Amino acid sequence: MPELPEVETVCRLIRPKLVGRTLGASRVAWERTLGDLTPRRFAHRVRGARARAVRRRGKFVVVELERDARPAGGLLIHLRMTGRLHVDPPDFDRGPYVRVAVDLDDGNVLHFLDVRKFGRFRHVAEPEEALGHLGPEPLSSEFTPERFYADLRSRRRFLKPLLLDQGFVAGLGNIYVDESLHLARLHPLQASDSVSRKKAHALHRAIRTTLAAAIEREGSSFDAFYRTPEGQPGSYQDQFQVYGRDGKPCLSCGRRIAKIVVGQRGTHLCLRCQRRYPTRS
DNA sequence: ATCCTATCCTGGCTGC
DNA sequence: TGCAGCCAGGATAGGA
Repeated sequence: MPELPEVETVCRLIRPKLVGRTLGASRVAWERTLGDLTPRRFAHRVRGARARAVRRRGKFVVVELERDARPAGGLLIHLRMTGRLHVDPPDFDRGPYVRVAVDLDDGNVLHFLDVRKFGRFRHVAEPEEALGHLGPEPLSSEFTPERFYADLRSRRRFLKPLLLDQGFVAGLGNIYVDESLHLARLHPLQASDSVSRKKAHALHRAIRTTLAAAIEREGSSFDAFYRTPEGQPGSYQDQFQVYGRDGKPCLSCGRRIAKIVVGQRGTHLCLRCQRRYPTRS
């Protein structure tokens, strides 16, 4: 499922094909993909607007639009689990899962695909406002070890559900939370307000290291779903330490990786490397 | 404040 | 082989 590294990869690859383009007619095969707007209102807002920037915020692809050099809102695209973006040549057949298609002034077509229909392709008048609920970007300079430590201590929640909360940190999902917790040697059920400064700093470092390494490998692909806009799979799945490795030996200590459920999410961890602490026996 | 559950969806898997 | 049933999973809403 696309998380920060996958969405970052998508942004990087579609940016050169989208920036500077003027949008034309659109076709909508699944209306709920648009959120609140009807296809008619969506088409009206988008047609004739020019893409001035493509960026990522959390797990959103943000396409900033303008008309006559004045801001014209933006596209907020969320891939959820199975969404994909492609810029295709004219008349290219992307198959049965195309939910939204938007013509570009160079003849190409922006396609949004989504097998499970959870993804969203919305136009909003005020992107900043619509993204205001998101927490800090984990790879930005505002995400400091000390701020992270203070934020952890200010809540009383299990680490895993807290890290999945987009209002706490933006962009982490099930895979990279499991990987980061393992790298930091922390248990997903550790209470956030019980984490020491040292451990908080280790987790901060683990999150950044994991995300940066995954971006370098263009994200993770382990099923038929995530592909880059070029159609290529990512390769970070080859680096997984715990995700999807239940029953296999921990690459650090050899113990079998366990799979438990935390907050209704499949959760992978090494019960030897990731102890809850303070440990009582 | 935090937790839990249901909802949205479909392809793919399991088990009979 | 065919088919029913279950599962994954991000975000959000509503209830406890």
